[in-house]
Amino acid sequence: MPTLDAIILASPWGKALDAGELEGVLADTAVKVIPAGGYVCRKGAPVDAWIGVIDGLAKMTSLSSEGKAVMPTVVPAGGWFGEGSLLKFPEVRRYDMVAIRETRAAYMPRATFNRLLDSNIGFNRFLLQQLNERLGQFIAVIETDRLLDPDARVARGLAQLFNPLLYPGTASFLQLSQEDIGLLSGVSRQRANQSLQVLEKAGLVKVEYGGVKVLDVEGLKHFD
DNA sequence: TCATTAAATTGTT
DNA sequence: AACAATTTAATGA
Repeated sequence: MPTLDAIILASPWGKALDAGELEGVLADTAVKVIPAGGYVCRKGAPVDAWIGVIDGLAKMTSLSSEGKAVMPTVVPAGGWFGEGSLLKFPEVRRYDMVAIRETRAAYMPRATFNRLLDSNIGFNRFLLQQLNERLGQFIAVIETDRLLDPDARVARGLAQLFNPLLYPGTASFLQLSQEDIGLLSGVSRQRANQSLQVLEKAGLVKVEYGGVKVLDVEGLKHFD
C-alpha cells in the first residue's frame, strides 16, 4: 500500500522538492481515509487544500438537480486535483468528489501550496503542465463526444487514466465497475459492457469481475 | 472449513 | 429499464 511520501516522491513535482521542502510538505499534509461511497470533498465547501489520491479511486460527480455540464473525471492513485479552485481564491468547490472504493486522500493546506508556488520552479512547471493536460483532455472530450462511436469513447476513457504526468504509476488493473466505466466514458452501462467485450476481442483489455486489466494503452488511445 | 445468504456486478433482452 | 446469472463478502454452524 503506497504511503504519502512514496506518492510524492514518485510525482513529477515531488522530485523537484529539496529535503527541507519535502519535510515541510509531509508535516503539513493531512491524510484521511474515506470509505467507499464517502466524500473526498463536497460541492460548496470552501477550498482550503490541494487534494491528492494516495490509494484508491475517486470520481467527480455532479448532482443531476444542478444540471450543469461536468467533465466526468476519475482520479486514480497518484492524481492531484483542485489547483484551479485554489488559484482562484476565494472560491468554493464546484463538484463533489466521491470515493469509488475505500480511498486514502491527502490534503495539502493552502498555505503549503502557496509556499511551493512562491519558491519552487519545478512545482510551478508541474502545475502549468497539469493545467495544460486538463485543457487538452477537455477539448478531447468535446471532440470525441460527437465524433467517436461508443467503443472508441470507452477506449479513450480508459486510456486517459494512464496519463503519466497526471497519474504516475497507474496500475494496469483498474478496479472500476462497468457502471463506473460508463460514467467515465459518457456511455450507458449496457453500452460500456458491449464496448469492453469488443476491446477484449481486440486484445486491448481483459475484462474481469469488478474491473478491467489494460493490456495495451497505446492501442486504446488510437482505437477506432 | 463449509454452507447459506445478501449484496454487488455482469451479461442479455 | 428490467431481468437472470455470476461473483464476492459476510455470517454462522
